[in-house]
Amino acid sequence: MYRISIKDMDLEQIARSGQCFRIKRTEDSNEVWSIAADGNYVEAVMEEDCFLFSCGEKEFQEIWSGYFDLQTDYSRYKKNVEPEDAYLKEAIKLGWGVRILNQDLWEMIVTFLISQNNNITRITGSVEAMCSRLGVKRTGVGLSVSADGVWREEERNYYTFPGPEAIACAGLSGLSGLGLGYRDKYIWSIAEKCSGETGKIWIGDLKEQDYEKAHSMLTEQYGIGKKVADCICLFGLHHIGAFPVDTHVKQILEHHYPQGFPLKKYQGYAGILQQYMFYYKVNKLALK
DNA sequence: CTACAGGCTGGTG
DNA sequence: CACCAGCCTGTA
Repeated sequence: MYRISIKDMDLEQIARSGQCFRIKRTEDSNEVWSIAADGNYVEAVMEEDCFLFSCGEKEFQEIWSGYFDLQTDYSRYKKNVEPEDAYLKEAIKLGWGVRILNQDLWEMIVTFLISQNNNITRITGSVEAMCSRLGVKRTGVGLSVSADGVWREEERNYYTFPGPEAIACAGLSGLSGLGLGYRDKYIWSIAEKCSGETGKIWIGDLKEQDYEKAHSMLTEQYGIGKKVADCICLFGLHHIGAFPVDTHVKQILEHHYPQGFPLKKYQGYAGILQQYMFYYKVNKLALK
């Protein structure tokens, strides 16, 4: 186990921010969060701004520190918000603990293909179903509390996110029943594209490109349009200048920024502000 | 019953 | 070019 103090981070807010569909509360304790990412698994509990992780310090530094984007100081972005921008200030006040995770690129491509014309509940269900059907079952370490109130490590089973080959081999028939709907053919198509040595090269190449080039490489793919490409750039490639405009953000821009959102002022990191706005719009009614 | 959910494709004017 | 019907499917 490893205990660490982290500023500007709240797991519930991140889980509700729509960027990640594999962070959820565990079944046995609503204090414990389970986090599956890129073949790894960890559990965590929050105690104020202190976090207890089920992994050791070494694994935390090697895997999870980067995953949670801990090298980035989010207070710097918050401070740069225009003082007269009431909407963004409110959004940050509610979603102060939202960060942009560094998630696996392949996982983000598939996840955001699923996300189109869809809702968070169904996306989560599809991702879970896909992992348990096509992923690899592994045993990780979780957290449980003993009778004397002390946290202990405990074995936990989880499923990895299926790689391109697993999905390509499954075929369209192997994807049915996952609630993907018409998106199944998009996912199968990109799985074929990313399989094997040439697929690995394409993915590797994508990671090397800047935002503009990566975006165009993505929109060339069947089923990936402008919005999904922006989400993949932001969440899978950490191009934080990407600014995905979905139906929610579109409404925010219409209602609160009739003169246009000041993208120029926030050039290079507008995606982070988009995340605060999205979180606020989707969660303000439920949480207030 | 309809409307809608973090859109995209393919066809039409 | 811009526009938009249709699409899988569960939930309100």
